[in-house]
Amino acid sequence: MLKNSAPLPSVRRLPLYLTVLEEFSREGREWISTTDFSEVLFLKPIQVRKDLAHTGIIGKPKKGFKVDELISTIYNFLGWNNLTEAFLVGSGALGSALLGYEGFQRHGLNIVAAFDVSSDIIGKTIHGKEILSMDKLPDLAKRMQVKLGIITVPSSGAQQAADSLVEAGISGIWNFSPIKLQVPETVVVQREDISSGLAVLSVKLGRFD
Amino acid sequence: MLKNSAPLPSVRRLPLYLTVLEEFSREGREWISTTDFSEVLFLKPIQVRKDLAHTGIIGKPKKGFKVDELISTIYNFLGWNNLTEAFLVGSGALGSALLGYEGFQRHGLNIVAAFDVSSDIIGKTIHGKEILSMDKLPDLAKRMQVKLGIITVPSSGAQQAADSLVEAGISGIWNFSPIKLQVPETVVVQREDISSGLAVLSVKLGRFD
DNA sequence: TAGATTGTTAATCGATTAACAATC
DNA sequence: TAGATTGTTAATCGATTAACAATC
Repeated sequence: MLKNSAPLPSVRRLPLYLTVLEEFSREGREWISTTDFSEVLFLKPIQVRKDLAHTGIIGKPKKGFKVDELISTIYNFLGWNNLTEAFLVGSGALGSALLGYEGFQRHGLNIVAAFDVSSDIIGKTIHGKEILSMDKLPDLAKRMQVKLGIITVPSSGAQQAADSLVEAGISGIWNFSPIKLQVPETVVVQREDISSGLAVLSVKLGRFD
Repeated sequence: MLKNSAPLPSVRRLPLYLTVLEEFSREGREWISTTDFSEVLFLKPIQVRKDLAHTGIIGKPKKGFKVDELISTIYNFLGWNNLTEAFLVGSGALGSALLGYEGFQRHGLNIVAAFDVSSDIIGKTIHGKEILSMDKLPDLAKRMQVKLGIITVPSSGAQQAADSLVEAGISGIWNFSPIKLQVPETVVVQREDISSGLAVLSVKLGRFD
């Protein structure tokens, strides 16, 4: 069952606050106020205040929030303080890019193995990780207790990739293919759709005269 | 000035409808109804109807919409029927992935040149495109009348990349770095934030008991 | 014809914004 | 103290959903 928590638009803004907080932290500043955030991010202070309130942090009137405390509260809220191990399925251009992104470690994500169906790629090493055959997925998932799958295969193979992951007992899927996956309702799916973003950009560009 | 158009959440769903439409088209089906969409995408028919209405398409009671007509109406609405030329700044892992993504052509996007600051990469060819030095950007942008820039550099270099693009007369930026760019208000920026998606996924996963 | 589906107007829901007392 | 900023309650806004007459 789904508990209710912060509104998802608020959740989406939290990583943005983290980038500002880390900047403040590097500069050695102890306090940050919602007006500080709003100036950098062009948001209204009240929105920042509401968003932060969802994490449970308590501020101090006149001062704001303790930078380090707020950082750890947000990390905690997102569960990014302990690593989640993930499998990546589809080691083409996008998959390779994700394999090479070091930022995931800081965001609680550790890609422990990568898979592909193409014999051209299987056995090769990308960003220090060997690409394995899909046959190895079920056993390895159960053995390593991996709970998260990342799908970066072309649309035509996405459903099949999802089926394999579900079959292997995964409980969440990060789906980078532009299709809607059919999965049991116990499995959480987050679709990351670059074409949605491009659509918004296109409309915004077309809207100017 | 910004005209008002469809709500952005609706715009974000349009590419999803396109994937269903292209499937129907391949199968040679002439008509599609909002109930057809809703079954595949797990959306309510009324929402699909509202979304499609924003594109100006007119349906037929009892039948639905003509598949081919709807496809071209959506393409037209998004401006994806004619190509926009773009520059890509930052040719690391993510930049390379975008350079190699053939799907952009169908979405009206043509990456005509790629740039980087690192002398290790400049001169190399990635997915058939030579990586150029940033010095070449302003002249080339003006000469080619390029209006769109894609930023795939690490956060630390993102603002500088944006400044170069703005200086070169670009009118839109697709920003893949996790920071808020400071640009004149005549420039449209669309931020594509993978960590927002990861935050949502993390919260959804954490919300189950 | 009967009934599935459209387009449109109204109701609901949820997120954003405003207002303001409490506080350091 | 005075005033900036918090936390909370209420008002507004915009998107989603419902209702229903029109239509093929």
